[in-house]
Amino acid sequence: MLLDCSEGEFRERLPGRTVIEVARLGKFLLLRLDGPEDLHLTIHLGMTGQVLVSQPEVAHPHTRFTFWLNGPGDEVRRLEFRDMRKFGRVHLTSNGPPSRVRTLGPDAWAGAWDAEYLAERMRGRKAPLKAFLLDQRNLAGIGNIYADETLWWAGLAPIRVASSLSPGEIGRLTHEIRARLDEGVRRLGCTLADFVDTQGNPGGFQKVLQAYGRRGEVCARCGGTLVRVVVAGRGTTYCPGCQR
DNA sequence: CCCAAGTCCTGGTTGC
DNA sequence: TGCAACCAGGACTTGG
Repeated sequence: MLLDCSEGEFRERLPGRTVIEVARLGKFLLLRLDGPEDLHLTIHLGMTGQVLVSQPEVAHPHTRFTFWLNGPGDEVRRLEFRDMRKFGRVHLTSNGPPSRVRTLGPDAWAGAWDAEYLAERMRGRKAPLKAFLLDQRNLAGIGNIYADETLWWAGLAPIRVASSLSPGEIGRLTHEIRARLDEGVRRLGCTLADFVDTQGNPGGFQKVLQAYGRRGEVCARCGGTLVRVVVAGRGTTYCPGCQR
């Protein structure tokens, strides 16, 4: 289901609204609208979603939603949501963002969290470290690619039990979570197949991947061979030689 | 047939 | 035994 309320409700409530705030928490894009109901338009790109502006008006087969925006003058801009695989979501809610946003932990990249916070969240957790990183209730914004990359750089095995990390290891993890996301942002995203920014440009993070998608290749740190396993139901690539 | 960047839901297990 | 917390795995979807 693309929308969390009827199309009629969108058509009825959106026209004439002004976007008064644009924010992001984890993988969610939050647009706050004016008016008394505290309306929020919330977008999640899923796996293959794209948000594009100023595109030509030709229909694209994967366009799921089109917003028409009035600029300051007579200019009209088009905000288009495309999603090949339909895992993306568009929510329109009153009284704040949808509940799924309220359960998110602090933003992994921009949030005010530290190693102490991670240690507290890890206490007693028997889930593998990889699952801990992907759980958006702990930190919001880490997906499969950044989880594998973070663990490679931190030298930690994805199958480690979350509660087994030493303070030193948690410190390394804390640093690498921020460092990898930072590099991803600096390189404007990771384009394996679909990702583009709002102007249609691909990112460059895929050029510096050390672990993700490199099964069978040589580990740049220890010369071992990267292996693929399934952890928490997700394909996971790591180096058994130097990720402990 | 296998694999893929996302989250949600269900049902089983564990431990207090 | 009761219950909650926790965790694994499936469902969803289309394409390479």
